[in-house]
Amino acid sequence: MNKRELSQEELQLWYKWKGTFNNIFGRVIKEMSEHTGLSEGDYGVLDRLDLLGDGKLRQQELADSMDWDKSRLSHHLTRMEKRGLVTRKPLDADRGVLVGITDVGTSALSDARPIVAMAIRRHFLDQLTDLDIASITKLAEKTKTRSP
Amino acid sequence: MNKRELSQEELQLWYKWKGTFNNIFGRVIKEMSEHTGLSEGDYGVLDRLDLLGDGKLRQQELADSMDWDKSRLSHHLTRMEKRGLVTRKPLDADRGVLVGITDVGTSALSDARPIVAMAIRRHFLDQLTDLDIASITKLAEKTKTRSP
DNA sequence: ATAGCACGGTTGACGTGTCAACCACAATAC
DNA sequence: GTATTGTGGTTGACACGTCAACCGTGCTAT
Repeated sequence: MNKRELSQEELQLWYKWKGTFNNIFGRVIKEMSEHTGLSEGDYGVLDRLDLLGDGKLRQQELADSMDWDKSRLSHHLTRMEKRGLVTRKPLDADRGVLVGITDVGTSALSDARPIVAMAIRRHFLDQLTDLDIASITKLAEKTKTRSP
Repeated sequence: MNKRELSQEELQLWYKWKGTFNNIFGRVIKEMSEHTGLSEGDYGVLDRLDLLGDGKLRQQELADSMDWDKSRLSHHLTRMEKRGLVTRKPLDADRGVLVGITDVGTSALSDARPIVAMAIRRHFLDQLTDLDIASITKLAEKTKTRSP
């Protein structure tokens, strides 16, 4: 069998996997954004500010914790700042920037937490067997990003 | 246990699952786009034109087969047309549009096929055990989009 | 007839992502 | 001194996705 070609079954598996992810992930995100007006990125930012930094983090740490590059985060924070979810304050120590969560951000996050939790439970966790869980865990281990 | 909250393990599972998908999927797409200049969307369009329509399909059929809405496809075709990958021809029968693959598109597709196949094999299929395959298959069945 | 609707598509606005170029400043190299 | 490099971040351009509004045209109901 030619290694350069995929069988019908192999290709179908790839499409099924993509489709499943997009379905589940899309449902969770849609549920959150419809109920809270937050996007996935917004939630990630607010969540880390709250949990990791007790409300404030320097931009680079935030980017690292989200596995985002600095440009992506910079653009995203610009939009979030405009909506009053976060603030940016220059740190004259070393040209860094301290990102802080606002009251608006805090309250949006509180609203979002239970909704996200329930969405993940309904659309994802409730669909999984113990076998699926084992599979996901091992696959994640096997395909982790190699730290440079 | 409060159903509105997720345990650490549950949350970790969600993140692992997202991370695994993004890693594998990102690797496959990056490999294709670096070698051929095609995006995932480009490949999908060309692939379906070739396989389903022998080089031409009306826009709505194309959109349906990709599970894209008409707006998304319209925008994407505009970009692909500009690059000479496809053509659009009005069907005066019913205001439909016939999308056709060009020589440039055909040759780009031929280049991409083996690369995509090998990338899917290396980054995805080769990582799976029989157990993973069973899990993926069943989960796909369970979470399929409801048709209407 | 005409009002309403469905179909097939386009368009504009805007959020999101990526890439490469840039900027200011500090530390180090020569 | 003057390069070079590194750090921390911004910016602009452009691809991609989604949403809502719109445009012709034909079909149907009244």
